[in-house]
Amino acid sequence: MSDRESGDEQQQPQAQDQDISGSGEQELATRTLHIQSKRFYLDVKQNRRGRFIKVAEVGAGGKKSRLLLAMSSAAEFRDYLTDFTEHYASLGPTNTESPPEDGKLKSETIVKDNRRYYLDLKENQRGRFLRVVCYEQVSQTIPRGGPRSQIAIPAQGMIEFRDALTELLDEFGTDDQEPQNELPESRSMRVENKMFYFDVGSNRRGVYLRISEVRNNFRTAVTIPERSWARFRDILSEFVDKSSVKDSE
DNA sequence: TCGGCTG
Repeated sequence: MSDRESGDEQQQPQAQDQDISGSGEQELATRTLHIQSKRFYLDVKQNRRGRFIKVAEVGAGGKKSRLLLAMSSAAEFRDYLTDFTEHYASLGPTNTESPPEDGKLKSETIVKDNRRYYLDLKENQRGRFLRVVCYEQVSQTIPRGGPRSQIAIPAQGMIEFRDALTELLDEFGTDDQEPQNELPESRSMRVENKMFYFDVGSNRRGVYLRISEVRNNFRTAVTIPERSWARFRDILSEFVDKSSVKDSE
């Protein structure tokens, strides 16, 4: 989705005020790490749902994976990285004789809203690494099985990773910065034998207005992105101006 | 050098 290949070297000076993607998402800062054969991009981003850090991992073969962390979760993660680093330093050479069952050397969990993060310091033939898995709980009724995303940080790079995270957290804070402006209350009105409902909602793509028409148990709806509301109003008032019908409800 | 078996 985002092509990074060309944008690496040129620093955008005022990325704060830009909304390049048009999705209401701003990129506040970015860090690039080279750890063994991998690259990690740590981006501080902000959208209507708050501020967060996107971690993108690019493997040697171009394989990509990503992980989203709210600022508060990123801070927890950073603190755990210190623990994992200390534990890793206390470990002897890679244990080939009596490998730990499951290969897990140390585990921690972070829970935030509908996301669960499992941090495992693991070990395999390739060496030691920190695996970070995020499960997103999509539905209240389905306990597991939501989307899963994961990254794997070579153990040697945990300190570098923690330091980059610390820089970003120092600069942008550990608050999730939920947008303070509340969504408008729902409204409804009856016109002749129809009911119209106006519901404002938001999802990852932004804020929208859903207008539902209900009549005889049939419901139809349109969903209008917030950024087009003014244009809808303008068109509607054009029609109102040209109409001779007066309807003050 | 490259890669990570899953709640």
